[in-house]
Order: sequence, then C-alpha cells, then structure tokens
Amino acid sequence: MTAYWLAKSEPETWSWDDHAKKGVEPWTGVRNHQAANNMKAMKKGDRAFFYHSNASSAHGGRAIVGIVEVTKTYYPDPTDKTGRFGAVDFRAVRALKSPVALTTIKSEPRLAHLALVRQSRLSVMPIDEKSWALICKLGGVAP
DNA sequence: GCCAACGTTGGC
DNA sequence: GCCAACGTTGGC
Repeated sequence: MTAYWLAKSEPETWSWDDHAKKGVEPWTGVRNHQAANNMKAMKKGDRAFFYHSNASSAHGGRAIVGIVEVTKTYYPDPTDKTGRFGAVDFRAVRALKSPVALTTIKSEPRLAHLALVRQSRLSVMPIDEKSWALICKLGGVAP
C-alpha cells in the first residue's frame, strides 16, 4: 500500500529544480516532532508532493511543483547534533505540468481539510488518496 | 515587513 | 508541572 505525503521546502534553500538535477537527495533539517513522526511512517516507494513554501513570485509562488518517491526510510539526520530528529531520502519523479498553487488548494472545498491549509507551520504531512488524485489532476499528471 | 500560530525554554 | 517569554515558520 503506497501512502502519500507532502513535504515543504523553501526554494531559496532547496528548490524542486535543485532536487530534479540531483536525482536522489536526503530530506534533512526537519526539527518538528509531528513532521518527524510523519517521516518515520514513510515506506520505500511512498510518494510525496514537493511544495515550495515562503516562495517569492520569482520562484512561482507558493505551490506544489513536483512529485518525489521515498527511496530510503527514516534514519538519523546527520545535520541534527542533538540526535533527536531523522531524515529520509527522496528521488525526484516528475514535475507537475502546471504547479498547483496554495491559493488554488484553498479555493477548492474538497481540499479544505488538508493540513497544508489548516496547519500552515507543519512541514511534512500525510495526504489522503483522494486528495492526491485530485491534486495530480489539477497539476496535469497521472496519479 | 508584519503578525498569527505554535513549539521550546526556563523560572518558579 | 505551570506558564510567561521567546524564537521560528510561513502566509499575507
């Protein structure tokens, strides 16, 4: 059973283009237990949306821009000196044909329940299958 | 640049 | 163990 997720990154720090160029890259720097617990629950082959947070219009604004796949499950984050938090590895799968903006998600009643809308500070969150399919459709790609 | 939400820290 | 102060995230 594949599960679905959403992970945020500030494009000024790490953008979708950076990830697509790199291929596989560790997802480090999460310092929130709720987000870390979500990463802990990820299995190999799970999919996640790559979301640009805090993005200026130069980067296309706040939007879901791509899809990644879990290639390595939760392990201690080498960038965390306290040893409390972990990381996973993501492989870039594909870019959305058209990015799905936060404003679009907020204006879609079927997506109003997403943590992306309700809990703006959470950086890694689960996405239910129906929402995954709908966002893929809005983004112009197959689920 | 501002500020709401919310997590963390430290005094008691 | 409570809670005020403070720091950070991220939308606007």
